[in-house]
Amino acid sequence: MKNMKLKLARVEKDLSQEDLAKIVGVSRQTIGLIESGKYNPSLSLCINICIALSRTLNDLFWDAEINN
Amino acid sequence: MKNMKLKLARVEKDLSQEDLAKIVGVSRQTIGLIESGKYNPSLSLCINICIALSRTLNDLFWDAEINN
DNA sequence: TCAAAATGTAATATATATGTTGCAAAAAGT
DNA sequence: ACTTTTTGCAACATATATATTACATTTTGA
Repeated sequence: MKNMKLKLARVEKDLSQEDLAKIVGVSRQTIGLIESGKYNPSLSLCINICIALSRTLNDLFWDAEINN
Repeated sequence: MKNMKLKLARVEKDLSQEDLAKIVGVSRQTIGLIESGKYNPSLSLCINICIALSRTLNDLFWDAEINN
């Protein structure tokens, strides 16, 4: 399933996928695939994305409705 | 760095590494390596561990002091 | 409209998470 | 002390996250 929270947080910061990719040190494709829900990213990448977007893991990668 | 929060949450539930591994569907070694900080687990595995231990991603895998 | 930027997608290559097996060491229970 | 359970660790195999390159499509701005 797509990660809309990530996409929204990125757009709120006015960053393109490529901008965010450079900040966190991965390729643009990796960001795109995470947003479209086709990748299962590593924890450290999730954390780096959260820091770049000033969010927490729960904000971007935890779905309370699904998980509880 | 070791993940003490994970280890404590597991012990609080009275689960061995092997117990938790079976619940989340990975090997015992994988759980041990995550607890000892030698692995960078996938997001989906982190989520499965959280569900098994009744915690959230922030509870077990987010360090506010380091990340903020 | 047109051009530029942003995003989607695909093929191939590489790094690393994870599995499997086995054995040693440590911890816990009796 | 002894046994059992738990944990650590190592070597090798496999699956998959991620990189790279390239091109197509969509979106945005002038």
